[in-house]
Amino acid sequence: MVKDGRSKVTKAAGKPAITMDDIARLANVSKATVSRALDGNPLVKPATMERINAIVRKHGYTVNRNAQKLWKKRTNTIAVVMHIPPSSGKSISAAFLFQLLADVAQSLAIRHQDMLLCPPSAEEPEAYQDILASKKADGLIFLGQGEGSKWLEELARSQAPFVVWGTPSATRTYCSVGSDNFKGGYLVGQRFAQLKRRRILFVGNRKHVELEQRRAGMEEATRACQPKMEIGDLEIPDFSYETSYAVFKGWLAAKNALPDAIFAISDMVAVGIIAALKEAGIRIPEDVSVIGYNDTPYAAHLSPALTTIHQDTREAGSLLVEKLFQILDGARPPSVTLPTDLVIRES
Amino acid sequence: MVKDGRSKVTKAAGKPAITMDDIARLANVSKATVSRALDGNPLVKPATMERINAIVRKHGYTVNRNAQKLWKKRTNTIAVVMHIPPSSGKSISAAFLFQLLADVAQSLAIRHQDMLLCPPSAEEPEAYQDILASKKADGLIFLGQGEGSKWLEELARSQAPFVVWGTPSATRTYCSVGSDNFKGGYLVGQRFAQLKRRRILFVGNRKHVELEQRRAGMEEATRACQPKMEIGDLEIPDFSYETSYAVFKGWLAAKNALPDAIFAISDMVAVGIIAALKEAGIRIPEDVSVIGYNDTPYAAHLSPALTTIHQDTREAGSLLVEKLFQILDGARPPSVTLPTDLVIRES
DNA sequence: TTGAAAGCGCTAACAG
DNA sequence: CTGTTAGCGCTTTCAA
Repeated sequence: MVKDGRSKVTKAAGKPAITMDDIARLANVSKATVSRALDGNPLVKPATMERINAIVRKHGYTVNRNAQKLWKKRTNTIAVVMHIPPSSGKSISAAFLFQLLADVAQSLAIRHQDMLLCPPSAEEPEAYQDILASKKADGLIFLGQGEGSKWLEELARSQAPFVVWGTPSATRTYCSVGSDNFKGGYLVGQRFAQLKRRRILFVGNRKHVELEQRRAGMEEATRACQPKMEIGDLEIPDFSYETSYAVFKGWLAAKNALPDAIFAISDMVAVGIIAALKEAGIRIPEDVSVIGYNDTPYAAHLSPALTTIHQDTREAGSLLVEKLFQILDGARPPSVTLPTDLVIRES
Repeated sequence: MVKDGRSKVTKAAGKPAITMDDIARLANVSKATVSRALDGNPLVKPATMERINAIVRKHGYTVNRNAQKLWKKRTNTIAVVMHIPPSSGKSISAAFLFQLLADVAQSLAIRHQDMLLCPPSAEEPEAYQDILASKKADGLIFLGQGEGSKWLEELARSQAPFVVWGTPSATRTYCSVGSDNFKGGYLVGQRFAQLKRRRILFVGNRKHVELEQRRAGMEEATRACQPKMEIGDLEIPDFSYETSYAVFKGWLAAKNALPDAIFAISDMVAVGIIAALKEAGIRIPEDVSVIGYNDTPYAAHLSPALTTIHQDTREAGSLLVEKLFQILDGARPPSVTLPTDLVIRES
């Protein structure tokens, strides 16, 4: 049985918790003075301050943040909205997103901000407006939202302070920090041209804006370098190893024209494809080159070591946080696009 | 320049935010009635309730959680303490921990609990007591704390409601949920015995309790099955690919007795070792079998596919949350040890 | 340099 | 069924 934490919870019992009033009484001063002392307010006489601090330490007292937040109307908390895929039978690697989360966490910690990690709600702005309206957090950071765009625009119109991880575009009115998907794709196309490849297969899902951008970049590069290249598409419903492997294997069985270059939208997808390729006796990279995306920790250590596109999550995390605070300070910072790099390895 | 979010932030400006009083006025009832209505209190006349709800929806009103928490002394928030390794030059895979985090998040979401993700502080209980005392969260979940033990014991003594991911032991007074490291190691030892291996190398760090348990399990199994086996140890300072590779390579160069079985404390470590092994022309698994730990998403898709130990994070996450709520309800639930499984693949 | 007082927005007795 | 009232624990004018 699942119990709802909200049900029947009245004033929680617990020991009566020491308050600022108690400290004040013990120090023979008023609450106001204690408050000032804790704030490091220089108006407080050093001796008094010392006495108060001693008592505070002795009793392990800490201000009740809820009372503080209530009054200050500031929570010093940022909500990070991200879908953390729970265990499933499939091999999906959320390594990239987690890396981004880690780097965002790091930047928030530096600013002494608490981080509320929230799963995404339905694709409508209300849920997020509620997080702000209910004062759970001062601002929002969206990671990996597949870029619904429409509801984000609506959220932006409501003046909600937020930033999103995703490629900026001229039509977007909110601030986003993203890596250059077009360039990522371009580098891939260029590499394929260099390798004199002729028939490329793009494996992914063109409905995701970001992914379509990568494909566009690749197409552009091929057009520039090697106009004769053909580009085919293979759509996969999810980005797990299992699905990629199965779908690609099916495609291999059906189609005859084997590509000599494959651009997979994630490293795990690339690994699935490589497995199917190997199984069919096709050599990598002799017969077909494969390039992945994200530079997952394992990518370098697979065999063949995966050629892939790297994004700087460290910088991304730091910028996301920085921009959000600029917004909270009333500014309207521009979006940024971070560079992407091709990491050439064996595949 | 890093700005401290705490500095100089007085009452934040912002539009005056709609309060329950406003709703009450608009609905021509008292605040109390609005409060009851929002609570779904059946005492409220349906018509009144409907009217209130309409107004609430129209204005996108949500209760101020801080005011609510202040009064209820319950935050409906759980702090998850976990070290999220930020980007570094090294390939470390935090995949296992993230999976656990994901599954904990899932279980918390089901209970409508908010999740505060906190980096670990220094190894002392005060920081965590403060999280509770300041009413940022009702309870704590520790993930991957390397098991300092001493300060956790101290925290337990202070009656703090928390649970930890880690192997339970009779000497621990707090509640923990862990997987059976001893069994994990035992399965490895058994497997090596089955394969008629004679010289095992344990690569890891025996100072971590959990890792020592794995090693003990392995030793026990070998003693039972194959008393003549030798067990050697190789300590590595961190569990990155780079370090494992380098340290193992050095060891290989120095030592002469090549083991015929290696037990690595994580999949990434196993991968580093395998790379060094391959480089030295040693065949896997013919010359030496390698077994990893954690069953990372990529493990199945490496070549050779990694034989490893699997832990059920789904169940772990759910139990951690369940136990914590039992504790919050005043119970003293026993610790649990979850089974571990050997996933035999190619290595 | 300190204290008194007035709330921040909400909840829950207790009366009606 | 609904309103009145008294806070939850803290911050900050305003006065002293």
